[in-house]
Amino acid sequence: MSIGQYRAFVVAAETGSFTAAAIDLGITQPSVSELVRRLESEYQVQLFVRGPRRLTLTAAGEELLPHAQQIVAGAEAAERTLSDIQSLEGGVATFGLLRNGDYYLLSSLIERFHAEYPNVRVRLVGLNSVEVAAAVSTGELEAGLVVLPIDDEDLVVTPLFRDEVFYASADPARLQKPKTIAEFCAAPLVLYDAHYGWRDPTRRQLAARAQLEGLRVEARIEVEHIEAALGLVSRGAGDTIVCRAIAESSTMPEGVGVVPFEEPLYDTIAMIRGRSAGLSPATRELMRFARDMIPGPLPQG
Amino acid sequence: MSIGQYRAFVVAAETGSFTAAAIDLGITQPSVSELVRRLESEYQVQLFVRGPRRLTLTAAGEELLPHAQQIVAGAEAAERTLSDIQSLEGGVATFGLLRNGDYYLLSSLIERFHAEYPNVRVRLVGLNSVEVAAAVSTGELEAGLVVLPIDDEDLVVTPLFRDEVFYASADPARLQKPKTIAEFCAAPLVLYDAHYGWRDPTRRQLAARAQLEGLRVEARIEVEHIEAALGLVSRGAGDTIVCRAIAESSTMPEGVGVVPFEEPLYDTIAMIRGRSAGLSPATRELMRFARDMIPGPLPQG
DNA sequence: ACGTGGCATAGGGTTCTCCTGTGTCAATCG
DNA sequence: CGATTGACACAGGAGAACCCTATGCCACGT
Repeated sequence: MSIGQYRAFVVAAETGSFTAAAIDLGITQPSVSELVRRLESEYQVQLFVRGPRRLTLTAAGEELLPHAQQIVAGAEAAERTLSDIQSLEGGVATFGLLRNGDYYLLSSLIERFHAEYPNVRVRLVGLNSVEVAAAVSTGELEAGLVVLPIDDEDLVVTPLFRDEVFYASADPARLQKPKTIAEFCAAPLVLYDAHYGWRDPTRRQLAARAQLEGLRVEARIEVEHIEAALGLVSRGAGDTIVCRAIAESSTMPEGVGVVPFEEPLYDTIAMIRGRSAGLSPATRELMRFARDMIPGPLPQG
Repeated sequence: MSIGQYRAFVVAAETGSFTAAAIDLGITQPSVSELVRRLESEYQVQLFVRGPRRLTLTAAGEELLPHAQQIVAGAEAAERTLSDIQSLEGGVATFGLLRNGDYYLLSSLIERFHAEYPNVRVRLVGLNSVEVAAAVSTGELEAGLVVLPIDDEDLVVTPLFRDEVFYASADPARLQKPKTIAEFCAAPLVLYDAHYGWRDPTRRQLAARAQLEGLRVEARIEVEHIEAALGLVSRGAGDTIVCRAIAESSTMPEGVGVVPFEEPLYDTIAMIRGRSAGLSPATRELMRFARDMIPGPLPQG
């Protein structure tokens, strides 16, 4: 019941000769002979009739052939998949991506990578930074891009650049001058990433600042998606925070303006990977691309 | 690259634990551990993350899983097929059948066999006796029913019963009294089984008789199917030969009558099987059914 | 602090795989 | 008609794979 046995059987059936099959498989004729014989004796079934001049499948062999072919095809596909992962000639590079990754340069990164290695598919798993970090930490993902800070000890963290975070409102009166943390805590807030709550890195920075002054940040409304939050803000339901990349994108509704914090607040985007696990070539290469695309060392955004 | 490795991988991925997989597979945990490790080292790819408390698939493992499942499914199907052939609990009994087998008791034979062994499918390959004999001789088929005589030395031949062969015509004037071979040779004949020609057993008997008297049998028209021949006969294109089973069946056109030969001619139906090859239980059982259904030893009808 | 669950490692026995070399048999060719 | 060729079986031996038992390690829960 080994794959070699089924492969020998299939090739022998297709070529009509043990000798030809042996050449095809790169082994010797006695080996093919024995593989098939073992398959036959294992189940007490004759699969071939050994004519003196040619080989014929029995009815039992005819029944077995399609299943054997399925096994062999599966084995070839599996083998190809495993080799491709090592070869940059196929397969998939899987990469975790912070949820707002779309707003940065990532689409062009993928474009360039795909131009360089057209046979490698790219799978970007877009989650919150918290979840990306957890997935990389457990090994489900090899690497990813996240917003700092993150807690995990077992990750290699490479900061890439930072993006300033602004206070956003539809009321111009509240955008007159840079926001203090006290003003922020008093504001009617519409926050997003409800599922992750205060584990979200940007929120954690704000919570830490508030704590230093004995304050607490509390959201009036929490929604899941930033687009929903901005919609509410534009209709005057409250204020929120956005990073520059989003503020300058087309997602930003008309009539919503931004103002910086008094003490400037930054999202730091970093690449993370597991500390111990080896990286596949495709992932390694994708990480190199990501590093190379960053304009400089931690520019201000 | 063995099936055991893929099976261990699949079960471990599904159960989330090497230990559980080992119990599932009926082997020990170190064995599972080694099988997976070998699979990983074979291709230098990590498939699982061994968490202290839990096993997690890597991205590479996720890619491999469907292919591995295909291999395992194919192996299970193959194994079941091979066991079924030995067990009378499934699988297929393949049987060669003379072309006119339908006109005998065969349909009821199949019915009874199927009632006894509902899980065994029956595949009747209906060919001319010549071809059935050749297929059984080479081993492509395990057994079959044919009309004698056949040449092959390597066959075990068990005569079952015989069926008289008549001369058939649409012209009552030619059916007055039993036909002599000389009259037969002179008649305008419409014969069937064109493809096999004079290798057909019934034809061979007639040719042998003619040869004894220095005559030759020649067909005016040859067609492939007996139904076509009878159609021509009913329209007066010539005469032909039919066995009793056909003469009494609904296939026989109105207006076509039969008369025996002066020296009675019989088709002897026999069961044949290969001399050396072992028979599968299903085929052996089907042969027993066939023997049991014969009323007596070589009855005349 | 101790027991438990789960994976890794070590060492050994049995079987499988693959090789080389040789025998047999039938079909083909000079 | 004898020699050659082609294809499969058989024998014996080296190496690897598979599976086992026994044991160690580590994190978790009581």
